[in-house]
Amino acid sequence: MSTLKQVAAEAEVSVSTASAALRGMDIVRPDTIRKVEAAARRVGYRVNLSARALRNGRTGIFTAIVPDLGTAFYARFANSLSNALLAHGHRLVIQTSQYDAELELDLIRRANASVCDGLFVCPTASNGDAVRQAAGDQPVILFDGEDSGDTASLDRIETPNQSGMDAVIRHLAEDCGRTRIGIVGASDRSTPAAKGTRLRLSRCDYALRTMRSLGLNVEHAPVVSDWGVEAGIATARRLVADELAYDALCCMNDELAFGVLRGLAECGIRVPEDVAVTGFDGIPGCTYVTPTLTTVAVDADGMAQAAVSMMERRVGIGGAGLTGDGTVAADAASGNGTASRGNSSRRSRAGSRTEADPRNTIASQRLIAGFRLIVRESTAGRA
Amino acid sequence: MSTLKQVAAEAEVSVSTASAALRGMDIVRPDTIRKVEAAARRVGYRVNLSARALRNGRTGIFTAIVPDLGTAFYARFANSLSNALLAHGHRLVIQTSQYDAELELDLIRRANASVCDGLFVCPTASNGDAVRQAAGDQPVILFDGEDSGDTASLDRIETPNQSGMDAVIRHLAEDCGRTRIGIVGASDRSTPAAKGTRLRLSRCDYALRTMRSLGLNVEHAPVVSDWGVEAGIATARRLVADELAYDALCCMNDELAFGVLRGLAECGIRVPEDVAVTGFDGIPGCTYVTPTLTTVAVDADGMAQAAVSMMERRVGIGGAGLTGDGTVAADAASGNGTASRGNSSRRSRAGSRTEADPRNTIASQRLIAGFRLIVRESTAGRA
DNA sequence: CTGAAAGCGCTTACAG
DNA sequence: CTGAAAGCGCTTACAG
Repeated sequence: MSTLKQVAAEAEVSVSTASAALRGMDIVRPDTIRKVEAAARRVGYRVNLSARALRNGRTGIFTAIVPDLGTAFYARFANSLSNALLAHGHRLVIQTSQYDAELELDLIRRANASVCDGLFVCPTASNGDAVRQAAGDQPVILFDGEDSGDTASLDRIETPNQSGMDAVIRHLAEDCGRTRIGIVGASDRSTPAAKGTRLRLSRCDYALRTMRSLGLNVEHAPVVSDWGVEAGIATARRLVADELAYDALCCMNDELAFGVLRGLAECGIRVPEDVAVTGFDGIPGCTYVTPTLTTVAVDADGMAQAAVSMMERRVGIGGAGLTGDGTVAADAASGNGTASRGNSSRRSRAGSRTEADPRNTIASQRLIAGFRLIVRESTAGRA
Repeated sequence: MSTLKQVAAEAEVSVSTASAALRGMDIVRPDTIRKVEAAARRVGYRVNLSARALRNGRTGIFTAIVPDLGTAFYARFANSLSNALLAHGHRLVIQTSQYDAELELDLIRRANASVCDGLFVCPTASNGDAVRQAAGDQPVILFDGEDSGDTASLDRIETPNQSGMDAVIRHLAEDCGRTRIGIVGASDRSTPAAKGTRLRLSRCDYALRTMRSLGLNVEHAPVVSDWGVEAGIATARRLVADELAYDALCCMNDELAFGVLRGLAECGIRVPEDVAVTGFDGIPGCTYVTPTLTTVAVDADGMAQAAVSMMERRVGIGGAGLTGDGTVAADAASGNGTASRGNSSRRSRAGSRTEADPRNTIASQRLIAGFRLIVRESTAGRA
């Protein structure tokens, strides 16, 4: 790899000029910029990000921590986030916590010490405070994080649990005329660290709330061990053995619903004739299970883009310092001017975090993602 | 974040000693090590990887380029790779090429200039040469890459296409007594850059080879547009419209098979009574589609672990230089001693890649992953 | 066994 | 508008 020094020599300018020119700073004369760019191309120059990071305190690399990539929702979300960041000239390191709260906090702590400008965290069992503390001075965007006291400087994005559940329940009650709706996804408190515990409670609560507001009978929701396919299968079998007191089963996520569909099919129960089934998330499988699954399709791309905006606001980048590696980076440079100015004035030197850091003084934002209720065979029957 | 200098001051030793102590080098007296470690803990020290990378030329960060994380096989593989690297004290940046050959090469080139010690690439349409060239001096492990001329210093890992297809075809023919087997997954050459083109050709060829060896009639395989669910649905409909000349449909991957199952169900064709269906990969959906899918379950974890071994061999790390950030790193230190020695002697200074770099002189390796044929309802019927 | 010094490649005040 | 110099935090010969 060639260095900036070589580019400068090739272009017959100083290293400082070469540096400024490649980053397109407007104090450099246009023809000097062209000269330097040509030289960079000739010697095949690529900026060394380690050096830049050491100087800058910035790397353009962010870290996402998701419980698992084997779960379709998280895989798709990580995909969206990765692409959204890439479009802004940044990169994403994806790591998995395997639903282990300790591992999760450890990953966050390590990211903090590592080459990373900020964190995107889908917490499994840790609350906002614990995440905030582990993250140290790194900005964090939290997804579906449990609410807690001191959350200044913790931005949040949530899946539309309340409005989504409301839409599904209304669909089952009003469009499909179901009256005995079972909520599949509750868990007793004895398995607090199991997959999806947090979400589980929240989504179930919202579903029950809408049912009550519609005057529906709220029976005990079937308890499940986790939100996976196996748990869904087991639940369906158990319900059938109990003479299936429901005419609709509203599942807290798609995988659980897949399992329920499987389990019901094995018992010879017809969907949706005997019982309607719904999911939540909108993962690809919904279109090819039999019957196809009515679900709340969460706008993962929108979530990802919002997350990137929040992060850029907090990191305070217009992109200027992070691009300029010879390739065009129009996108990244189009950030807001204020943030960009704030950037350079904020700290004169890497590591000097003595002055108040706006990362922690900006008010925190909160956003709820959009969704679409997609009606398919599992509630509407075959076309 | 505190620096090594502060640790040294706290421990009342020099910076060099602190550095050596934290990496557990055996030239440091044991009690000095303890003293430094205690100091590091007190000031909450974490090594700055940018600085280390600048000095070392190593970051402990690797990059994986997969076509897509929305595809279950790649998501699972990325997951496995990420975990396998983590267990060795490294980290993985996952990026997606979206089946775009240009983007793919661009990502590889960028990774080369960035904070990255090596690349894991699942190529979409680029051949080994193009990947090798884009990667520059970075080590690359290629997955299911097309064979090409100059592949020195390109290690490869392949899914067990030949033995896997052989096992499926034999299962259909010998265990299930099927004689009219259709291979779903061929494509005409007119869509060369479409999803999975490369694999498609190879797997189909192997399937047909086994069929011929068994004396089966090899008819024209149904051409599909890609390897997705939609293509599978369309194929099934087309075949049924053509009076379904097959008693088995051997699909080149699971998603295609899911689509075929869907399409057949919509047409009222029974699986496996009228026609047996098989997939390839072993993604989670196989267990919950109806009927459950017989498939070749590729050992993704094994692939990932082998990939990490190959990479470590090529990068020449025993882990010593990359760990020692205060946390215990037993795993990482247990690499092979030879590589570890080669490491320090290889280059005295970062960036001085003048001497012959073993990265490019080590003979390339090739490995074929393991698999298990898992028989389910789609060929065996319900239990 | 320990310490002082050089230098990885870059960016940014600071002088011209 | 351009250049010389300092320094980000670390590791590694090299002297003691």
